[in-house]
Amino acid sequence: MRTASPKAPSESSLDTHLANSGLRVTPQRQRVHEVLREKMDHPTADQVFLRAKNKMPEISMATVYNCLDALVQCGLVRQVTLDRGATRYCPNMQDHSHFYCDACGSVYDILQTISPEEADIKLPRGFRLKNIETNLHGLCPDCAAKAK
Amino acid sequence: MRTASPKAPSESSLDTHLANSGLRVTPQRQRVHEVLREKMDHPTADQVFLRAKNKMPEISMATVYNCLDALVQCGLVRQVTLDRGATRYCPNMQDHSHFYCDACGSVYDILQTISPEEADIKLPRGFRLKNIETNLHGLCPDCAAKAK
DNA sequence: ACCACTATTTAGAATAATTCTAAATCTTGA
DNA sequence: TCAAGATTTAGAATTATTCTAAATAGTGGT
Repeated sequence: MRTASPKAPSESSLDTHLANSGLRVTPQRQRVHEVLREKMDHPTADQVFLRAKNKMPEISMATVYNCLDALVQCGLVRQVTLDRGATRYCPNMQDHSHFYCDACGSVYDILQTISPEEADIKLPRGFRLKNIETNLHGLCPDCAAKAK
Repeated sequence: MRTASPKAPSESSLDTHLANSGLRVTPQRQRVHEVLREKMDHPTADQVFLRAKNKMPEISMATVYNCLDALVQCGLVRQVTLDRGATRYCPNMQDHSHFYCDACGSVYDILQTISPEEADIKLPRGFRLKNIETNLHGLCPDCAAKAK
C-alpha cells in the first residue's frame, strides 16, 4: 500500500473541525487523528487501535471506533470500503480516488478524481448529491506482471 | 430437480459464464442467480439466503456465500460495498452506478456511469485498470425532505 | 473553586458478517 | 464402475462492529 505526496491536515484543523460539528477535542481523538496522519496506508480500525496503543496504552477499541466516527462526521477522515473486508480509513481529504488491486487487495491513492460537474450526473427529482466516490479496480504492477 | 426444458436466455448465460470460468452448473448456483434477478434490490448475503430458502429449504449460508463468489468470479454479479454494513449483490452487469443515501442507507441504481475513456485516468506505470466503480453519496428524496 | 450537566471513554458482552472445517454428496471422465 | 475432484452442508470459528452501563473528564454557571 502506498501514498503519494500527501498533505496531511494539520492539528489545528482538527480542533476547528471538531468544534464546528459540536464535538470536543479529546486526547483520544487527537491520537487517532495523529495515527492516521503518521502512516497514510488506509489502515483498518484494528490497525489504528494497535498503532494508537503505542503512545496511549489505555485506549480501547470502542473508543477507536468512536473517534473514527467523530473524525468522519466532522469531515476530517474518509471511510473507504472496497471489498468484503474491514473498512479502511483515509485522512487525506484532497480529492482523490483509490485504486484497489482485485488480486492482492492492496490500495493506492490516485490523485485524480471525477467532479460532480465533470460527471454531469442526472439524478431523479429530490436526490441531493454530496460527493462522488471513485474506486478504480484492476491489477497493481506486481499482480499484473504475475498475470502474464 | 428440473426436467429438460428450453432454457431462458438469462439462464443459458449463467451456464456459459460458469463454464468459461471452469465452474459447474449446480441447482444452488442457479437458484442464487434466480433470486438476484427476481428482485434487484441489492440484497445482502443474508437476504439472498432467506429468499433462496423459499424454493430450496436445504440450502445453507455457506453455500450462498460460495455461490455468490462463483457468480462474481464468472462475471455475472457485482459486489457492492458502500458502508460498514454487509456487502450487497447486484446482478445488473450493465454499466451503472449506485446512489447511496448516507442518512438511511438505501441504494438506488443510476443508469449513468463514467467510462475509463471519459475519465481519462492516468495511472502510474504497470497498473492495469479493469473498471471504474462510481458510488454517489448524498440524500435520497425522503431524507433530503426531512433534512430541511 | 464548586456543582450539576453532558460528553466521552472504557471493558466487556453482544451481535453481525464472513470464513473455515471436515464429512457427505454429486459429477465427470477413464 | 471407479477414482478424482468439485460442491454442498452444518456447525464451529473467526473477524468486524455495535451496544451497554458504569466511570471519568470537560464545560458553563454560580
